[in-house]
Amino acid sequence: MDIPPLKLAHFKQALKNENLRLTVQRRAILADVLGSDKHREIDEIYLSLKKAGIPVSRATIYRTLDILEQVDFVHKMDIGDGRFRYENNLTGDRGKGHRAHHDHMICDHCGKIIEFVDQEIERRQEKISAEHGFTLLRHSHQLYGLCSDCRYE
Amino acid sequence: MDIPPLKLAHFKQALKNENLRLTVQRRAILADVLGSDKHREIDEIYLSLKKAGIPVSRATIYRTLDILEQVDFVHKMDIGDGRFRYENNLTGDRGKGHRAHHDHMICDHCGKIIEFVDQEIERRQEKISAEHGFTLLRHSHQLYGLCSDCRYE
DNA sequence: CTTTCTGCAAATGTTTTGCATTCAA
DNA sequence: TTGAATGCAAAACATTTGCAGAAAG
Repeated sequence: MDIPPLKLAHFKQALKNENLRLTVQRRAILADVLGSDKHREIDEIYLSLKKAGIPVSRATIYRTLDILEQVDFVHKMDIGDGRFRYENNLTGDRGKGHRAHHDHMICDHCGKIIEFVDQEIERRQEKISAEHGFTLLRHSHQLYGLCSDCRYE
Repeated sequence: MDIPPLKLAHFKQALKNENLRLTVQRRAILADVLGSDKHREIDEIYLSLKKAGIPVSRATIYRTLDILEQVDFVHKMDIGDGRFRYENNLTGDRGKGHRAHHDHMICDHCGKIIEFVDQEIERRQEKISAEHGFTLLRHSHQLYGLCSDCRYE
C-alpha cells in the first residue's frame, strides 16, 4: 500500500501550501483511499489502518478526508444511507490528473456500487438548467435497484 | 387548510386497512403537507402546527410521515443536506391519482427547489441499467447550482 | 374497555469539536 | 522550539424508540 512518488510529492506540496504537516496518519489515509478502487466508508478506513498497526482515531480520518477533498484527491459521495463514502479521484500513477466524472448505480440487496457515465444525460442536464436560467455547478445522480448478481435472488 | 373530502376519505380507508386511528395530529400533518406546494421539513411542519395551536410532538410527525409515505400520499426526498423533505404526492382535489415523477434543481444560495422532468434522461437511465443487467427500481437525481434570481449576486 | 397514539426523554448513529498532549519541521 | 495534529471524550444533529399516560373506536 504505497503512494506513487508523484502523487506523494503533489500531496506534500498541497500541504505545504496550506501550512499543513505530513503525518503518519495523513499518509496512511491517503494511501488507503488511493489504493482502493472501492468507495470507502470512514469505518472501513479506520479498521483497515488499525489492523495495519497504524495509530489513528476516527476524528483524524474525518479531518484528513476533508483536506483530501479540498485538494481534490478524493471525492466525497452521498448515496443516501446516512454515511459518506470517499473514492479516489486521481488517475494512474503519473501526473496529477483527475478521474473523469461519473455517477453511480447502487444495488439495494448487496450494496455493490457500479459506476456509469452517459454523455447524453450530461448534455440534457445542461440544457434543462439553461432553460431555467439555472447555473449548473454540480449534480448528484444515483440509480437504485438490483444488480445482475442479485436480480433473481 | 382543509383536506379535500375525497382525499380525507381515502386516508381514513387506508388507516382502517392497517388498524390505525385517525387522530387530530395525523389529520393536521396530512393537511399541512397536502396544503403546501413546498418541500416541507419536519421542523417547518412542527412549528406550523404549533403556531396553529395543534398539540403535536416531533416524534409524532416522524411517525405520521412514515405512514403517509407508506400509503404514497407524500414523497420523502433527500437533497443531501442531512434533513429529509416531504412533498405532496397527490393530484388535484378529486380522486386518488399520484403526481407525476420529477427530479429537482436546488439553488445553493437561496435553497429554492425547482422541479424538472426529462423523458430522454428517464429513457437513458433505463437503457444504462439494462446494459448492466441492473433492475432499476428508483433513482435520485439533483442538479445543484444557482437559480436565476441568485445568479448574479 | 381495549388497543392504538402521543409526548417525553433517552437512545441512536454519524459527524464535529474543545482541549490537553504529542509531534513535525 | 513552536505551531500544528492527534486522540479522547463530549457535543451536535436529525431521527428513532421505550414506556406510561391519553384517547380513539
